[in-house]
Amino acid sequence: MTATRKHISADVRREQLTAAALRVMKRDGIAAATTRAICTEAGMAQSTFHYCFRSKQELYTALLSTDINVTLDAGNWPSVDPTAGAADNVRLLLRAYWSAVESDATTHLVLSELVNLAQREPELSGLPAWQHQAYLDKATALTERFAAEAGLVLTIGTRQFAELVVAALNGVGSAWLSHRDNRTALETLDNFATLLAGLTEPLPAADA
Amino acid sequence: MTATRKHISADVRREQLTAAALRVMKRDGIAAATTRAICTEAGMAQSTFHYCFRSKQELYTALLSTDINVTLDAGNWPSVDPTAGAADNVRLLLRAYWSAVESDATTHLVLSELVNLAQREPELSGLPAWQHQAYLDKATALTERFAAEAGLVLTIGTRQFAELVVAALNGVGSAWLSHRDNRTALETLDNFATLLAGLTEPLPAADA
DNA sequence: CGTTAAGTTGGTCAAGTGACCAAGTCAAGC
DNA sequence: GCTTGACTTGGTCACTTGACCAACTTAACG
Repeated sequence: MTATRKHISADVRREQLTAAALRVMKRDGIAAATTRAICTEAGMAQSTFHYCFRSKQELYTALLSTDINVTLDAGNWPSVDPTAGAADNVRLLLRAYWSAVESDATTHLVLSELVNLAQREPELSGLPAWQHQAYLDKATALTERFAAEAGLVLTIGTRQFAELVVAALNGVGSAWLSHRDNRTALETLDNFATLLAGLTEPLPAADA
Repeated sequence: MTATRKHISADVRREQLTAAALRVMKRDGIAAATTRAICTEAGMAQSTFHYCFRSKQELYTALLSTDINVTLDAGNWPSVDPTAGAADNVRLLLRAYWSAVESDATTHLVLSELVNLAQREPELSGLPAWQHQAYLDKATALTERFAAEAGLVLTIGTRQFAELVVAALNGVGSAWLSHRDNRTALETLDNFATLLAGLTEPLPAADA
Protein backbone atom coordinates (compact mmCIF):
# COMPACT_ATOMS: atom_id res chain seq x y z
CA MET A 1 0.00 0.00 0.00
CA THR A 2 1.13 3.56 -0.59
CA ALA A 3 2.01 4.80 2.85
CA THR A 4 0.23 8.06 3.64
CA ARG A 5 3.12 10.40 4.23
CA LYS A 6 2.62 12.95 6.95
CA HIS A 7 4.47 15.56 4.92
CA ILE A 8 3.29 16.56 1.50
CA SER A 9 4.91 19.06 -0.84
CA ALA A 10 3.32 22.48 -0.91
CA ASP A 11 2.60 22.08 -4.60
CA VAL A 12 0.49 19.00 -4.06
CA ARG A 13 -1.24 20.69 -1.15
CA ARG A 14 -2.15 23.59 -3.38
CA GLU A 15 -3.79 21.24 -5.83
CA GLN A 16 -5.65 19.49 -3.05
CA LEU A 17 -6.84 22.84 -1.75
CA THR A 18 -8.06 24.14 -5.10
CA ALA A 19 -9.87 20.86 -5.69
CA ALA A 20 -11.45 21.01 -2.26
CA ALA A 21 -12.38 24.66 -2.81
CA LEU A 22 -14.11 23.79 -6.05
CA ARG A 23 -16.03 21.03 -4.32
CA VAL A 24 -17.19 23.33 -1.55
CA MET A 25 -18.16 26.05 -4.01
CA LYS A 26 -20.19 23.65 -6.10
CA ARG A 27 -21.97 22.32 -3.06
CA ASP A 28 -22.58 25.50 -1.06
CA GLY A 29 -21.72 28.45 -3.26
CA ILE A 30 -18.70 30.67 -3.49
CA ALA A 31 -19.61 32.66 -0.39
CA ALA A 32 -19.54 29.53 1.75
CA ALA A 33 -16.02 28.67 0.63
CA THR A 34 -14.19 30.11 3.61
CA THR A 35 -10.62 29.09 4.27
CA ARG A 36 -11.89 26.96 7.14
CA ALA A 37 -14.55 25.21 5.09
CA ILE A 38 -12.03 24.51 2.35
CA CYS A 39 -9.43 23.09 4.72
CA THR A 40 -12.00 20.96 6.49
CA GLU A 41 -13.10 19.62 3.11
CA ALA A 42 -9.48 18.88 2.26
CA GLY A 43 -8.86 17.36 5.67
CA MET A 44 -6.15 19.69 6.86
CA ALA A 45 -5.67 22.34 9.52
CA GLN A 46 -6.82 25.82 8.62
CA SER A 47 -3.30 27.17 9.11
CA THR A 48 -2.18 25.09 6.16
CA PHE A 49 -4.11 27.38 3.87
CA HIS A 50 -1.85 30.35 4.50
CA TYR A 51 1.22 28.20 4.24
CA CYS A 52 0.22 27.27 0.68
CA PHE A 53 -1.37 30.53 -0.39
CA ARG A 54 -0.25 34.01 0.53
CA SER A 55 -3.89 35.10 0.58
CA LYS A 56 -7.32 33.97 -0.42
CA GLN A 57 -7.11 35.92 -3.64
CA GLU A 58 -4.23 33.72 -4.66
CA LEU A 59 -6.59 30.77 -4.45
CA TYR A 60 -9.11 32.54 -6.67
CA THR A 61 -6.40 33.20 -9.20
CA ALA A 62 -5.28 29.60 -9.20
CA LEU A 63 -8.86 28.47 -9.53
CA LEU A 64 -9.76 30.69 -12.45
CA SER A 65 -6.56 30.26 -14.38
CA THR A 66 -6.25 26.49 -14.24
CA ASP A 67 -8.84 24.37 -12.55
CA ILE A 68 -12.07 25.57 -14.08
CA ASN A 69 -11.09 25.44 -17.71
CA VAL A 70 -10.09 21.84 -17.46
CA THR A 71 -13.68 20.84 -17.14
CA LEU A 72 -14.43 22.32 -20.53
CA ASP A 73 -12.00 20.10 -22.37
CA ALA A 74 -13.74 17.11 -20.93
CA GLY A 75 -16.62 17.41 -23.39
CA ASN A 76 -15.93 14.94 -26.15
CA TRP A 77 -17.00 16.59 -29.33
CA PRO A 78 -18.92 14.44 -31.79
CA SER A 79 -17.53 13.89 -35.25
CA VAL A 80 -19.23 15.41 -38.25
CA ASP A 81 -21.61 13.41 -40.41
CA PRO A 82 -20.87 14.53 -44.01
CA THR A 83 -24.10 13.08 -45.35
CA ALA A 84 -26.25 15.20 -43.04
CA GLY A 85 -27.04 18.84 -43.67
CA ALA A 86 -25.18 21.75 -42.19
CA ALA A 87 -28.01 22.55 -39.79
CA ASP A 88 -28.04 19.04 -38.40
CA ASN A 89 -24.31 19.12 -37.84
CA VAL A 90 -24.32 22.47 -36.13
CA ARG A 91 -27.17 21.33 -33.95
CA LEU A 92 -25.15 18.27 -33.01
CA LEU A 93 -22.25 20.45 -31.93
CA LEU A 94 -24.31 22.85 -29.88
CA ARG A 95 -26.13 19.98 -28.22
CA ALA A 96 -22.84 18.35 -27.32
CA TYR A 97 -21.75 21.42 -25.43
CA TRP A 98 -25.20 21.74 -24.00
CA SER A 99 -25.31 18.31 -22.46
CA ALA A 100 -22.03 19.14 -20.75
CA VAL A 101 -23.65 22.19 -19.19
CA GLU A 102 -26.83 20.44 -18.26
CA SER A 103 -25.10 17.51 -16.61
CA ASP A 104 -22.80 19.74 -14.59
CA ALA A 105 -24.82 22.81 -13.83
CA THR A 106 -23.10 23.59 -10.57
CA THR A 107 -19.70 23.93 -12.20
CA HIS A 108 -21.04 26.52 -14.57
CA LEU A 109 -22.78 28.26 -11.71
CA VAL A 110 -19.48 28.44 -9.85
CA LEU A 111 -17.74 29.71 -12.94
CA SER A 112 -20.31 32.45 -13.19
CA GLU A 113 -19.79 33.34 -9.54
CA LEU A 114 -16.03 33.41 -9.93
CA VAL A 115 -16.19 35.65 -12.97
CA ASN A 116 -18.49 38.00 -11.11
CA LEU A 117 -16.03 38.11 -8.25
CA ALA A 118 -13.09 38.73 -10.54
CA GLN A 119 -14.88 41.56 -12.27
CA ARG A 120 -14.83 43.42 -8.98
CA GLU A 121 -11.36 42.70 -7.66
CA PRO A 122 -8.87 44.85 -9.56
CA GLU A 123 -6.13 42.27 -9.12
CA LEU A 124 -8.26 39.64 -10.84
CA SER A 125 -9.82 41.84 -13.46
CA GLY A 126 -7.73 40.34 -16.21
CA LEU A 127 -8.99 36.83 -15.69
CA PRO A 128 -12.52 37.15 -17.09
CA ALA A 129 -11.15 38.52 -20.35
CA TRP A 130 -8.58 35.75 -20.45
CA GLN A 131 -11.23 33.19 -19.72
CA HIS A 132 -13.51 34.49 -22.46
CA GLN A 133 -10.62 34.37 -24.87
CA ALA A 134 -10.02 30.74 -23.98
CA TYR A 135 -13.66 29.95 -24.75
CA LEU A 136 -13.37 31.81 -28.01
CA ASP A 137 -10.21 30.01 -29.06
CA LYS A 138 -11.82 26.70 -28.37
CA ALA A 139 -14.91 27.62 -30.35
CA THR A 140 -12.78 28.93 -33.19
CA ALA A 141 -10.73 25.78 -33.44
CA LEU A 142 -13.85 23.68 -33.29
CA THR A 143 -15.53 25.77 -35.97
CA GLU A 144 -12.58 25.42 -38.28
CA ARG A 145 -12.41 21.67 -37.81
CA PHE A 146 -16.14 21.47 -38.29
CA ALA A 147 -16.14 23.44 -41.53
CA ALA A 148 -13.31 21.37 -42.96
CA GLU A 149 -14.85 18.03 -42.08
CA ALA A 150 -18.31 19.00 -43.31
CA GLY A 151 -16.98 20.50 -46.52
CA LEU A 152 -18.38 23.94 -45.82
CA VAL A 153 -17.17 27.50 -45.95
CA LEU A 154 -18.38 30.23 -43.65
CA THR A 155 -19.88 33.35 -45.11
CA ILE A 156 -18.49 35.43 -42.26
CA GLY A 157 -15.13 35.38 -40.51
CA THR A 158 -14.38 32.34 -38.40
CA ARG A 159 -13.71 34.53 -35.40
CA GLN A 160 -17.03 36.30 -35.77
CA PHE A 161 -18.79 33.00 -36.19
CA ALA A 162 -17.17 31.72 -33.02
CA GLU A 163 -18.21 34.86 -31.21
CA LEU A 164 -21.81 34.16 -32.18
CA VAL A 165 -21.55 30.58 -30.98
CA VAL A 166 -20.09 31.55 -27.61
CA ALA A 167 -22.66 34.28 -27.07
CA ALA A 168 -25.54 31.99 -28.00
CA LEU A 169 -24.35 29.19 -25.73
CA ASN A 170 -23.70 31.60 -22.91
CA GLY A 171 -27.07 33.23 -23.31
CA VAL A 172 -28.99 29.98 -23.40
CA GLY A 173 -26.92 28.64 -20.54
CA SER A 174 -27.48 31.53 -18.18
CA ALA A 175 -31.17 31.58 -19.01
CA TRP A 176 -31.42 27.91 -18.23
CA LEU A 177 -29.66 28.42 -14.91
CA SER A 178 -32.54 30.71 -14.06
CA HIS A 179 -35.57 28.84 -15.32
CA ARG A 180 -34.26 25.26 -15.50
CA ASP A 181 -36.59 24.48 -18.37
CA ASN A 182 -34.80 21.91 -20.50
CA ARG A 183 -37.32 21.92 -23.30
CA THR A 184 -37.15 25.66 -23.86
CA ALA A 185 -33.38 25.67 -23.68
CA LEU A 186 -33.05 22.93 -26.25
CA GLU A 187 -35.59 24.57 -28.50
CA THR A 188 -33.75 27.87 -28.41
CA LEU A 189 -30.48 26.08 -28.98
CA ASP A 190 -31.84 24.31 -32.05
CA ASN A 191 -33.15 27.60 -33.41
CA PHE A 192 -29.68 29.04 -33.04
CA ALA A 193 -28.28 26.01 -34.83
CA THR A 194 -30.53 26.65 -37.80
CA LEU A 195 -29.55 30.31 -37.88
CA LEU A 196 -25.85 29.59 -37.64
CA ALA A 197 -26.07 26.94 -40.35
CA GLY A 198 -27.39 29.69 -42.58
CA LEU A 199 -23.96 31.30 -42.34
CA THR A 200 -22.38 28.38 -44.18
CA GLU A 201 -22.45 27.28 -47.77
CA PRO A 202 -21.11 24.21 -49.58
CA LEU A 203 -17.46 24.25 -50.53
CA PRO A 204 -17.18 25.54 -54.12
CA ALA A 205 -16.25 22.67 -56.44
CA ALA A 206 -13.11 24.22 -57.88
CA ASP A 207 -11.82 27.68 -58.69
CA ALA A 208 -8.63 29.55 -59.48
CA MET B 1 -39.14 74.45 2.16
CA THR B 2 -40.20 70.90 2.88
CA ALA B 3 -39.30 70.44 6.50
CA THR B 4 -37.09 67.40 7.01
CA ARG B 5 -39.19 65.29 9.32
CA LYS B 6 -37.33 63.35 11.92
CA HIS B 7 -39.78 60.48 11.59
CA ILE B 8 -40.31 58.82 8.25
CA SER B 9 -42.71 56.00 7.50
CA ALA B 10 -41.17 52.57 7.36
CA ASP B 11 -42.32 52.19 3.77
CA VAL B 12 -40.35 55.20 2.64
CA ARG B 13 -37.38 54.06 4.66
CA ARG B 14 -37.49 50.72 2.86
CA GLU B 15 -37.33 52.50 -0.47
CA GLN B 16 -34.46 54.64 0.72
CA LEU B 17 -32.64 51.56 1.91
CA THR B 18 -33.07 49.59 -1.30
CA ALA B 19 -31.94 52.62 -3.29
CA ALA B 20 -28.90 53.02 -1.06
CA ALA B 21 -28.18 49.31 -1.29
CA LEU B 22 -28.25 49.48 -5.07
CA ARG B 23 -25.86 52.42 -4.99
CA VAL B 24 -23.42 50.61 -2.72
CA MET B 25 -23.62 47.45 -4.80
CA LYS B 26 -22.94 49.31 -8.00
CA ARG B 27 -19.99 51.10 -6.48
CA ASP B 28 -18.35 48.33 -4.47
CA GLY B 29 -20.00 45.06 -5.41
CA ILE B 30 -22.67 42.98 -3.76
CA ALA B 31 -20.30 41.56 -1.14
CA ALA B 32 -19.50 45.03 0.16
CA ALA B 33 -23.16 45.85 0.67
CA THR B 34 -23.30 45.06 4.37
CA THR B 35 -26.16 46.35 6.47
CA ARG B 36 -23.78 48.91 7.94
CA ALA B 37 -22.51 50.13 4.58
CA ILE B 38 -26.04 50.44 3.28
CA CYS B 39 -27.26 52.40 6.30
CA THR B 40 -24.26 54.68 6.19
CA GLU B 41 -24.96 55.32 2.52
CA ALA B 42 -28.58 56.06 3.37
CA GLY B 43 -27.54 58.22 6.31
CA MET B 44 -29.26 56.28 9.05
CA ALA B 45 -28.30 54.21 12.04
CA GLN B 46 -27.58 50.56 11.40
CA SER B 47 -30.35 49.52 13.74
CA THR B 48 -32.83 51.08 11.36
CA PHE B 49 -32.13 48.30 8.89
CA HIS B 50 -33.67 45.61 11.09
CA TYR B 51 -36.58 47.83 11.90
CA CYS B 52 -37.47 48.01 8.20
CA PHE B 53 -36.42 44.52 7.13
CA ARG B 54 -36.81 41.34 9.10
CA SER B 55 -33.55 40.07 7.64
CA LYS B 56 -31.06 40.86 4.93
CA GLN B 57 -32.68 38.35 2.63
CA GLU B 58 -35.80 40.47 2.71
CA LEU B 59 -33.78 43.28 1.21
CA TYR B 60 -32.53 41.02 -1.55
CA THR B 61 -36.07 40.01 -2.32
CA ALA B 62 -37.24 43.60 -2.46
CA LEU B 63 -34.30 44.49 -4.65
CA LEU B 64 -34.79 41.72 -7.17
CA SER B 65 -38.55 41.92 -7.38
CA THR B 66 -38.94 45.65 -7.83
CA ASP B 67 -35.96 47.94 -8.01
CA ILE B 68 -33.81 46.31 -10.63
CA ASN B 69 -36.40 45.80 -13.30
CA VAL B 70 -37.35 49.43 -13.27
CA THR B 71 -34.09 50.31 -14.90
CA LEU B 72 -34.99 48.19 -17.90
CA ASP B 73 -38.10 50.15 -18.75
CA ALA B 74 -36.05 53.29 -18.88
CA GLY B 75 -34.66 52.39 -22.30
CA ASN B 76 -36.69 54.33 -24.79
CA TRP B 77 -37.21 52.07 -27.71
CA PRO B 78 -36.81 53.62 -31.12
CA SER B 79 -39.72 53.58 -33.51
CA VAL B 80 -39.59 51.43 -36.59
CA ASP B 81 -38.65 52.87 -39.96
CA PRO B 82 -40.96 51.16 -42.47
CA THR B 83 -38.85 52.19 -45.43
CA ALA B 84 -35.75 50.42 -44.13
CA GLY B 85 -35.19 46.69 -44.40
CA ALA B 86 -35.97 44.21 -41.65
CA ALA B 87 -32.30 43.72 -40.82
CA ASP B 88 -31.78 47.45 -40.31
CA ASN B 89 -34.77 47.66 -38.03
CA VAL B 90 -33.77 44.67 -35.93
CA ARG B 91 -30.30 46.07 -35.63
CA LEU B 92 -31.76 49.33 -34.43
CA LEU B 93 -33.68 47.55 -31.72
CA LEU B 94 -30.77 45.47 -30.50
CA ARG B 95 -28.52 48.50 -30.46
CA ALA B 96 -31.05 50.44 -28.44
CA TYR B 97 -30.94 47.81 -25.72
CA TRP B 98 -27.23 47.61 -26.07
CA SER B 99 -26.55 51.28 -25.47
CA ALA B 100 -28.57 50.92 -22.27
CA VAL B 101 -26.24 48.13 -21.14
CA GLU B 102 -23.09 49.90 -22.18
CA SER B 103 -23.97 53.16 -20.50
CA ASP B 104 -24.91 51.46 -17.25
CA ALA B 105 -22.62 48.48 -17.00
CA THR B 106 -22.52 48.38 -13.23
CA THR B 107 -26.27 47.93 -12.93
CA HIS B 108 -26.11 44.86 -15.12
CA LEU B 109 -23.13 43.61 -13.18
CA VAL B 110 -25.11 43.94 -9.98
CA LEU B 111 -28.06 42.20 -11.56
CA SER B 112 -25.79 39.34 -12.50
CA GLU B 113 -24.45 39.18 -8.95
CA LEU B 114 -27.94 39.22 -7.48
CA VAL B 115 -29.14 36.44 -9.74
CA ASN B 116 -26.12 34.38 -8.80
CA LEU B 117 -26.91 34.91 -5.16
CA ALA B 118 -30.55 34.03 -5.58
CA GLN B 119 -29.68 30.83 -7.38
CA ARG B 120 -28.02 29.63 -4.19
CA GLU B 121 -30.49 30.72 -1.54
CA PRO B 122 -33.48 28.39 -1.59
CA GLU B 123 -35.82 31.11 -0.39
CA LEU B 124 -34.88 33.30 -3.36
CA SER B 125 -34.63 30.58 -5.96
CA GLY B 126 -37.88 31.64 -7.58
CA LEU B 127 -36.71 35.12 -8.39
CA PRO B 128 -34.26 34.38 -11.22
CA ALA B 129 -36.95 32.50 -13.09
CA TRP B 130 -39.41 35.29 -12.45
CA GLN B 131 -36.86 37.84 -13.58
CA HIS B 132 -36.10 35.94 -16.77
CA GLN B 133 -39.81 35.74 -17.48
CA ALA B 134 -40.09 39.50 -17.11
CA TYR B 135 -37.32 39.97 -19.65
CA LEU B 136 -39.03 37.55 -21.96
CA ASP B 137 -42.38 39.25 -21.68
CA LYS B 138 -40.83 42.57 -22.48
CA ALA B 139 -39.02 41.13 -25.47
CA THR B 140 -42.18 39.43 -26.65
CA ALA B 141 -44.24 42.59 -26.47
CA LEU B 142 -41.54 44.51 -28.22
CA THR B 143 -41.25 41.89 -30.93
CA GLU B 144 -44.96 41.96 -31.57
CA ARG B 145 -45.05 45.72 -31.78
CA PHE B 146 -42.04 45.65 -34.01
CA ALA B 147 -43.49 43.10 -36.41
CA ALA B 148 -46.75 44.99 -36.66
CA GLU B 149 -45.13 48.37 -37.26
CA ALA B 150 -42.67 47.04 -39.80
CA GLY B 151 -45.31 45.04 -41.63
CA LEU B 152 -43.57 41.72 -41.07
CA VAL B 153 -44.51 38.26 -39.94
CA LEU B 154 -42.22 35.95 -38.04
CA THR B 155 -41.47 32.55 -39.44
CA ILE B 156 -41.20 31.08 -35.93
CA GLY B 157 -43.31 31.64 -32.82
CA THR B 158 -43.09 35.05 -31.25
CA ARG B 159 -42.15 33.51 -27.94
CA GLN B 160 -39.33 31.53 -29.52
CA PHE B 161 -38.15 34.62 -31.34
CA ALA B 162 -38.11 36.54 -28.09
CA GLU B 163 -36.17 33.73 -26.46
CA LEU B 164 -33.52 34.06 -29.14
CA VAL B 165 -33.34 37.81 -28.65
CA VAL B 166 -32.96 37.55 -24.90
CA ALA B 167 -30.31 34.85 -25.15
CA ALA B 168 -28.35 36.79 -27.75
CA LEU B 169 -28.44 40.01 -25.77
CA ASN B 170 -27.54 38.22 -22.59
CA GLY B 171 -24.70 36.37 -24.25
CA VAL B 172 -23.21 39.44 -25.85
CA GLY B 173 -23.72 41.39 -22.65
CA SER B 174 -21.97 38.98 -20.36
CA ALA B 175 -19.13 38.58 -22.83
CA TRP B 176 -18.71 42.33 -22.96
CA LEU B 177 -18.64 42.53 -19.18
CA SER B 178 -15.59 40.29 -19.40
CA HIS B 179 -13.61 41.75 -22.28
CA ARG B 180 -15.04 45.30 -22.48
CA ASP B 181 -14.40 45.40 -26.20
CA ASN B 182 -17.13 47.62 -27.64
CA ARG B 183 -16.25 46.98 -31.26
CA THR B 184 -16.48 43.21 -30.96
CA ALA B 185 -19.72 43.41 -29.01
CA LEU B 186 -21.38 45.65 -31.56
CA GLU B 187 -20.13 43.50 -34.39
CA THR B 188 -21.57 40.37 -32.81
CA LEU B 189 -24.78 42.16 -32.07
CA ASP B 190 -25.14 43.26 -35.69
CA ASN B 191 -24.50 39.73 -36.86
CA PHE B 192 -27.29 38.53 -34.60
CA ALA B 193 -29.53 41.24 -36.04
CA THR B 194 -28.94 39.94 -39.54
CA LEU B 195 -29.66 36.39 -38.46
CA LEU B 196 -32.83 37.34 -36.61
CA ALA B 197 -34.05 39.41 -39.54
CA GLY B 198 -33.84 36.23 -41.57
CA LEU B 199 -36.66 34.87 -39.43
CA THR B 200 -39.06 37.46 -40.76
CA GLU B 201 -40.79 37.88 -44.08
CA PRO B 202 -43.01 40.59 -45.57
CA LEU B 203 -46.64 40.55 -44.61
CA PRO B 204 -48.58 38.63 -47.27
CA ALA B 205 -50.74 41.05 -49.30
CA ALA B 206 -54.04 39.27 -48.79
CA ASP B 207 -55.25 35.72 -48.22
CA ALA B 208 -58.14 33.65 -46.92
C1' DC C 1 -52.96 68.38 26.82
C1' DG C 2 -51.71 63.59 27.45
C1' DT C 3 -51.72 59.07 25.79
C1' DT C 4 -50.28 55.85 22.58
C1' DA C 5 -48.08 53.81 18.82
C1' DA C 6 -44.74 54.43 15.35
C1' DG C 7 -40.26 55.57 14.54
C1' DT C 8 -35.15 56.13 16.23
C1' DT C 9 -30.80 55.20 18.29
C1' DG C 10 -26.41 53.68 20.80
C1' DG C 11 -24.73 49.91 22.50
C1' DT C 12 -23.96 45.09 22.58
C1' DC C 13 -23.84 40.07 21.38
C1' DA C 14 -22.39 35.66 19.44
C1' DA C 15 -20.60 33.88 15.56
C1' DG C 16 -17.77 34.07 12.26
C1' DT C 17 -13.73 35.84 9.17
C1' DG C 18 -8.70 36.01 7.07
C1' DA C 19 -4.39 36.16 8.79
C1' DC C 20 -0.47 34.86 11.37
C1' DC C 21 2.95 32.91 14.67
C1' DA C 22 5.67 30.06 17.50
C1' DA C 23 6.38 25.57 18.68
C1' DG C 24 6.32 21.39 17.05
C1' DT C 25 7.21 17.16 13.55
C1' DC C 26 9.11 14.94 9.88
C1' DA C 27 12.38 13.58 6.03
C1' DA C 28 16.38 14.08 3.51
C1' DG C 29 21.54 15.11 2.85
C1' DC C 30 25.86 15.35 4.78
C1' DG D 1 23.04 10.44 13.63
C1' DC D 2 22.32 14.87 13.36
C1' DT D 3 21.64 19.11 11.24
C1' DT D 4 18.83 21.68 8.34
C1' DG D 5 14.94 23.24 6.09
C1' DA D 6 10.50 22.03 4.57
C1' DC D 7 6.13 21.04 6.36
C1' DT D 8 2.38 20.93 10.22
C1' DT D 9 -0.54 22.48 13.87
C1' DG D 10 -3.17 24.60 17.82
C1' DG D 11 -3.98 28.72 19.36
C1' DT D 12 -4.93 33.48 18.90
C1' DC D 13 -5.49 38.15 17.02
C1' DA D 14 -8.10 42.13 15.29
C1' DC D 15 -11.89 42.85 12.89
C1' DT D 16 -16.44 42.40 10.63
C1' DT D 17 -20.98 40.74 10.27
C1' DG D 18 -26.23 40.24 11.02
C1' DA D 19 -29.15 40.61 14.64
C1' DC D 20 -31.34 42.53 18.51
C1' DC D 21 -32.86 45.25 22.61
C1' DA D 22 -34.04 48.68 25.82
C1' DA D 23 -34.42 53.32 26.20
C1' DC D 24 -35.47 57.47 23.91
C1' DT D 25 -38.02 60.84 20.64
C1' DT D 26 -41.44 62.26 17.76
C1' DA D 27 -46.06 62.75 15.76
C1' DA D 28 -50.92 61.85 15.56
C1' DC D 29 -55.33 61.64 17.66
C1' DG D 30 -59.01 62.10 20.98
